[in-house]
Formats: sequence, C-alpha cells, structure tokens
Amino acid sequence: MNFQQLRIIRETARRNFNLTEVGNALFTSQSGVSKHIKDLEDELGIEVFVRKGKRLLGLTDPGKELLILVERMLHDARNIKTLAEQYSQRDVGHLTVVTTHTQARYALPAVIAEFKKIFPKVHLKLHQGSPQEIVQMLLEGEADIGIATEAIADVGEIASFPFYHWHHGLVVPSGHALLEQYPLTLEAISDYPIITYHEGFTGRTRIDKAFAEAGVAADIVMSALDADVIKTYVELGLGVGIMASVAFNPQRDTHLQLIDSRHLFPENVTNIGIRKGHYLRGYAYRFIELCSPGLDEAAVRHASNPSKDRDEL
Amino acid sequence: MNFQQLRIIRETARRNFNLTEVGNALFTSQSGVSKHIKDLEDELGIEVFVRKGKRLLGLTDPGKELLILVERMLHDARNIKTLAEQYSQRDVGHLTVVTTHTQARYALPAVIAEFKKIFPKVHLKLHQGSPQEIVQMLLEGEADIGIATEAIADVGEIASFPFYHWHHGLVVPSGHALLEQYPLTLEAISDYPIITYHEGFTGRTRIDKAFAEAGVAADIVMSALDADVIKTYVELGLGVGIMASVAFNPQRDTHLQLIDSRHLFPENVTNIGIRKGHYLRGYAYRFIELCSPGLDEAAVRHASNPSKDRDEL
DNA sequence: GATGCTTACGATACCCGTAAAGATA
DNA sequence: TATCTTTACGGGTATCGTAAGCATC
Repeated sequence: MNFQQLRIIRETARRNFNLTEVGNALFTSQSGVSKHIKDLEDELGIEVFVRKGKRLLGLTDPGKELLILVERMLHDARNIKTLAEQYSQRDVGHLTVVTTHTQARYALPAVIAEFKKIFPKVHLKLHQGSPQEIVQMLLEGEADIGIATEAIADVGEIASFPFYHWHHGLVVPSGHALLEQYPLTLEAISDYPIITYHEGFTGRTRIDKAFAEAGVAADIVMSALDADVIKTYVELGLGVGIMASVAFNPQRDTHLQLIDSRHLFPENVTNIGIRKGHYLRGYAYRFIELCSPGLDEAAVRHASNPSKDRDEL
Repeated sequence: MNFQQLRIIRETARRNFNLTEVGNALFTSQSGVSKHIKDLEDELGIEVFVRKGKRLLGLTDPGKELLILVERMLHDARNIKTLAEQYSQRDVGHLTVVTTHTQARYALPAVIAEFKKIFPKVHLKLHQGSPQEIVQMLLEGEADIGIATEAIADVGEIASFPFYHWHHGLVVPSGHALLEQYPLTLEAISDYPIITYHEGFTGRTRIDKAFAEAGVAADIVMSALDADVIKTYVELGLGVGIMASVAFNPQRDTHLQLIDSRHLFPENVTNIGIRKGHYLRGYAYRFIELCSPGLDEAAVRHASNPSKDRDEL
C-alpha cells in the first residue's frame, strides 16, 4: 500500500471510474493507474471496484468503507504538508476562500484589504461558487474558508461561525408606487413582478418562506445570482427587487430606491465555515478573526475539532 | 512522503530516539532509517527531531504536531488492512483481548469457550497485563478489546461498556474468629493483617477508599496481582484476604471461607473497552456481545465513534 | 470504430543494506 | 573506547510510460 494507490482510489471514485481520466488528473499513465488498483486489490485481498468485464462501474461494499478511510488518510497527508508550511514559512503561502458573489462584492473587500496589508506574501485565492459548491470545496479540501448565508451551517462536517447579520430590502425604480405604501406588506409587493436571487442563494430560502407562511403568491419573474444583476433589471423596469440591503449603494444606484423591509423577511446570518479536521495556516485564523473579531484561533480550533459527528467506521 | 517514513517517525518517538533500535524494530538498516528521516525533513522543510550534534533527543514543536497526524494515518492504514480481512475472510483472523488475571481466570472462560465454538478459525490471543498496560495496548492498537475494572473507563480515547458488577469479599482460614463477627465491620477486619490486590488492580482503589472514608487504618501486609496468590497466603495464615468474591470456589477452597462484605465495600464494575476509531472485525463485536448480551454491533459502533473528544489538530 | 482496460516490457528512479567516516558520551 | 549517526556507494526492486492486445459500447 502506498500513497499513489490511495490517491488513485480516491480519484477513481471522483472521476466516475474512468481510469483514463484518473491518469490525466494525476499526471501519470492510465496503465499505471490500472496496475496500481490491481496491486492494491491483490494486497488487500478484496475487490474495491465493481467491474463489468473490463469496465469499472462503481465501488463494492468493502470499497465504500475503504474510501472513507482513504479520504481521511489523504486529508491527513495534506494536513501534514500544510502543517510543515506553517512552520517553515509562517507568513508565506496560499489561502483559498470560496464565497458567493454577495459576500465577495459587499462584505469581504474591507476584510481582504486589511488582510493583504498584514500578510502581503500570502497568495489569496478568492473563488466564487454556489453555496453547494462552497460546501463541496470545503469538504474536498480545495478551499480553506467558505463564506455564505446558505448551506454551510447545515453540514455536520463543517464548523460554522456567524460572520454578520443582515436583512433583505426592497429595491424599486425611483418614484415607484410602493414608496408610498405604509406600511409595506407582502401583499403590496406581490402586486408587482419580483426579481430576486436564485434558489439556494443569499437567503432566497427565507424569502420564499416568508411569502409561503403569509399565504401570499409571489410572482418571481426572474432570479439572478447577484444583486448587481437584480439592480440592472429593476432599473430596466422589469419589476421590483428583493435583495440584501447592504448591496444597495445610494451614491451609485441613483435611479433606484431602497425600501426597508426588515419587518417582512427574517434576519439572515452569513456564516464562515471550515471543514472540521482541516489544518489551517496561522494566517487563515487571522483572516477569520478579521471577519469577526471575537473569533480567535483558540475558539475556532476548538469548534473545528473533528469531534462530535464523524462518520462511523 | 511514504509509509515507511511515517512508520519510522512513529517508531523513533516510541523508542526514545535511538535510530539503531528503530532499524531493528522495523527490520531494516539503521542507515536507511537515518536517510528516511532526513528525506522527509527535507521534503517538508522542517526539522522533526531535536538534535544535539548527531544525537536525536526529542521532537521539535512541529514534530509533535506531526506525530499526532502520523499516528492517525498509520492507525487508519491498519484499519484498512483489518477492513480488508473482514471482507476477504469473514470468520478467520486474529482477536487480541487483553485483561487482568481476575477476568481471565474467573469471568472470561465461559465467554471464550462459547466464542471458540462459534468462531473456531479465529486465533484468540489472550494477553495479561495491568490496567495501565491494557489501556496502552488499546491505544497503540496492539489489542482489540480490553477488559478490566480499573483505568479503562477513565480514558477519553477509549469507549467503555459495563461487563458485569461484583463485590469484594473477605476470605479467611476456616474457623477464623471473624466468622463469628456480626455484623462484620472494617474495624474488625483491621485487627488482622490484610492481603489484597496491588494498587491499581481489581478494585483496590475502592478498598483503600472504603477504609480511608471510615477513618480506619488497614494493615495491608501483602499485595498480589491475583486472587489465587491471595488465597495461597491466607491459607498459610499470613492474614485475611480481601478479593473479588467471584474468585472464591467453595468446592476447591476447602481450607478457606468466604464472608460476605458487600456492605463494606462499594460495588465494582468491570468494563469492556475498545479504542475509538479502531476498526473491529465482525467477530470482535460478537465477542463483546457474548460478554454482555445487550451490546450489539450497532450500539458498540455508535459509542466508539472517534467523535466526542479527539485531540485538537 | 471509438473508447477504455489490461498486460507486456524496457528504462528509470527509488529504496535498501554494507561499509567507512565522523560525532558523542 | 564504545555507541550512535551520517554519508557514500552498489545492487536490487518497484514504479512508470510506451505500446500492443482486447473488451465494451
């Protein structure tokens, strides 16, 4: 058993059991991949993959159990590398933060500017993705820190911390009739076509829930991934926008107006998430601390203890 | 980074940083050991061991953190092997049970007889040791199941389950004056020299505690690891014995008599312990179930989830 | 017929052990 | 001086990639 074999097992499971692809992904030959799998299966005395003739189709039962252990081992191997880097070059390295448009555009710039001032030699990789992609990247170790309003807090393998609280607001073209509506109600909003976030993005869940609980049918004519797109179409007169109020900028968005709707939609919490058991560099803890000053390294480490809910063997 | 290097790191830490010994233990040359360490240190870019000139003295800070990960990885590697055996040969393999004399002699024979009937092809290794040694063997993965009254339940990395409850009894030579003593008291016992278990064995802690709390000074003239030795010396007239009452056999111990002392010493619980995260063969779960019928595989697996209290990174 | 897996084979790199040299107690 | 580690070097082995052979779709 060696690490190359383990990497191949993991990659095979990830790449739909296509060994040619695995070979490419791991920068080696496909024949080598094939042999490694065979060798490992022989050594262990079990079949790891289900075969139909010469094609691999999936994992066997022992293969499934094996994969869990293999992933943990490879994750630990990566942790070792990170740990070593932490000691060999304290303030040099990489940090991958994955987040949604909303955070990247409105919440993070201040944090990142400060971070870069403190750690100029750290290469910061800001990756954008859906909440689901964020979770997946955290789980696969492709990202160190994930930031999103959705999904993150629901996954057991991820430790999450509140970053900031915010509300949705209603954005309308200047002079819109809803500006005269006191108090603003969901019913009133539902008279107009609505433009808001995609399902699963930036508190969309809570918007839907608010309408559903009030028994009001919302006419969502368009959904977008980010507030900039929403604003663009509201400006074009396609409807009224429901979006994070922090994304409204009175100086720039001169053709639009923001209406407070804090009483209509529940508060949202944007979370910072890291995978439990994922080794973080010192500066990664500092990044989190910059996001939320209460979260020092000790607190984060404690909460991200692999503990509480790991998979059974 | 390869497994041999990891094994060498672990073994070096275990063998007091003597590379010659490490070479012997791993059946390889000492020069190879030396080179592997150097290669790994170069690859990681950190010093793992503290050196004074050419001698290794201990682990550096990064080395200490590294060792934790290394041990987990090697443990997972072993788990993979066990997992494979479980699938390749369901009822063939090894099971190492480590326990104290008392359990091996009085509690386990019935269980083991039954187990061997069900799993004739499993090589059962019964190892005797002190409670401390039992804990250590579990932690190092040298034993699968540990059974003892002491120590096991106090270690976080070990999941423990009650096996059976028992009391200490007083053993005296036939015709001894204490046989007439109603009710039996600690004071009365303390008039005689006492022979009982070693510190840290078979409920000795609770015996000491009972005397201490009653403010009675016990004259323990001799301590032994097991009841057979205790009985021998009680028979010789050296004193009265305090030992597990289950270890008294009226048929065989004809020159001795057992006096109930359940009211004097608190009840003892003998525990079954397994290391959390240690992969157990199917028959190991059956062994535990034979010990205590309520403990089925699902229950044991659940409680031995690495979970709850793993080391921080 | 195109794609994908296995087997065979030769080149290379890695790992191991012997032996000699250097350091430590 | 005895013990221990490092470095150097040669032999063996395992790994890798190319190429050919075959199965699957």
